[in-house]
Amino acid sequence: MTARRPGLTTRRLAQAGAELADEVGFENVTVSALARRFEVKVASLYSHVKSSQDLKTEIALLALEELADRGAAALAGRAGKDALTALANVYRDFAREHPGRYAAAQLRLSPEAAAASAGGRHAQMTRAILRGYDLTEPEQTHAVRLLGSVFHGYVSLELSGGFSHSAPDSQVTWTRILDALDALLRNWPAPAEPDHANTSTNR
Amino acid sequence: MTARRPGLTTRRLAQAGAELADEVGFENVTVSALARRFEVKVASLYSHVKSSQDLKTEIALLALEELADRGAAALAGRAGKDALTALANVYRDFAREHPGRYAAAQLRLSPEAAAASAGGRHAQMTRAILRGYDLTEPEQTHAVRLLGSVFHGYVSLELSGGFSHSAPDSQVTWTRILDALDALLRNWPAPAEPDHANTSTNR
DNA sequence: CAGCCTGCCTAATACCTTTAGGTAGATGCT
DNA sequence: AGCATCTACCTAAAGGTATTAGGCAGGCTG
Repeated sequence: MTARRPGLTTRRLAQAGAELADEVGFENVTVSALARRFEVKVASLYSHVKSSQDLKTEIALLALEELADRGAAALAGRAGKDALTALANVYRDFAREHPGRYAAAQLRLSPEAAAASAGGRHAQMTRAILRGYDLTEPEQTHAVRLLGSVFHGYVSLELSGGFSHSAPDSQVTWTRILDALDALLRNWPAPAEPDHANTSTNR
Repeated sequence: MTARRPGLTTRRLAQAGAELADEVGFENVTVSALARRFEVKVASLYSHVKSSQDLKTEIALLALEELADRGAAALAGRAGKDALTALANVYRDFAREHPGRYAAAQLRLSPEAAAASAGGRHAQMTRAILRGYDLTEPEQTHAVRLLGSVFHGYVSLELSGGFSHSAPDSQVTWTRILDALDALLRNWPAPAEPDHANTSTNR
């Protein structure tokens, strides 16, 4: 009696999990909390996800895809600094609107999961931006990694409150950083000649 | 009988917690595991830490301090690109040697804890690097934030395996990124004239 | 319309967190 | 020394999450 079947599916759980993450933080997403949200007993979820870890992975994959979709949309029809700014803002805005999802997207994935994820699309999008600049292969990859680092690093620090209560507004810094990156990409330094023994990392 | 008192203290717990974090990952640091490590009952730890959260905060503060100490040591007697490279390597090496501690250092601290943390020293060190370049105030802060973002972003992505199995070696990219940052700082773009309505963030 | 299959449930185990209330050995006071 | 106290760890208990095993009912199939 009263047998209302909520119609759970893995995807539905991941979506609800993503919402939950935005509300209470990704680290507080729990199988139990999700079950409560669906008004269902905890054990029921285990037909759809293998484990708590699996649920988190599922949420991460969803977030990565959503983020990639937004990036693709923002990049359409843009090039050069315009494209750079657009993609950068996609990451920042996404993180601010959906902190839980953003945190999920940082989850360390297993190699298999990573391969199946939208991670590749992200790299491709960043690479696409560089078409507006004049970099060739080894350097292009370095630039892709630099952009990824700045986007992720800035957004991440901003989200942890790093820049919240200090002098220049975070928005201003963001704009200036994008200016600086644009300038840097237009004026990318030439690699040093094969000089061994360089910038060392101890150990 | 056999009443060997392990001599627990908050600091000792934080240190052991930091080691544990490096071994099993910061997210798996648990009051129980720590108690096992000291061969002591779980409840005993609660005389020294208020809660599991408190323990994590304690570990984070320790990690931040350790990292700041290393930074200060590396920066001594260096300037310009030399200083930039040295500090950058401190972060990267620390993260690679002590992933758990590094993760701990990213813990979102309460405003009070943050104020009491070594966070300020980190900002000061980055600012010190900029003495070797020619930037004045509003721009200097932007640059500090950019450097922070790159250091954290790169190290973080590298640690999550982002660059592990792709073409150019991560070390090479790191070197090139430091070259690029040095070039950028020596050639920092002038701010645009007061032109309202700029690089917008939706919403 | 009988049977099967799917989808959610009950039950049980195990671990982690946190609080309350001891207890024994070390410390200190006279 | 003798006694009180205090400290540092312990026992006990309650509550939450994760995970697995097995059950049952209602809708789909033939």
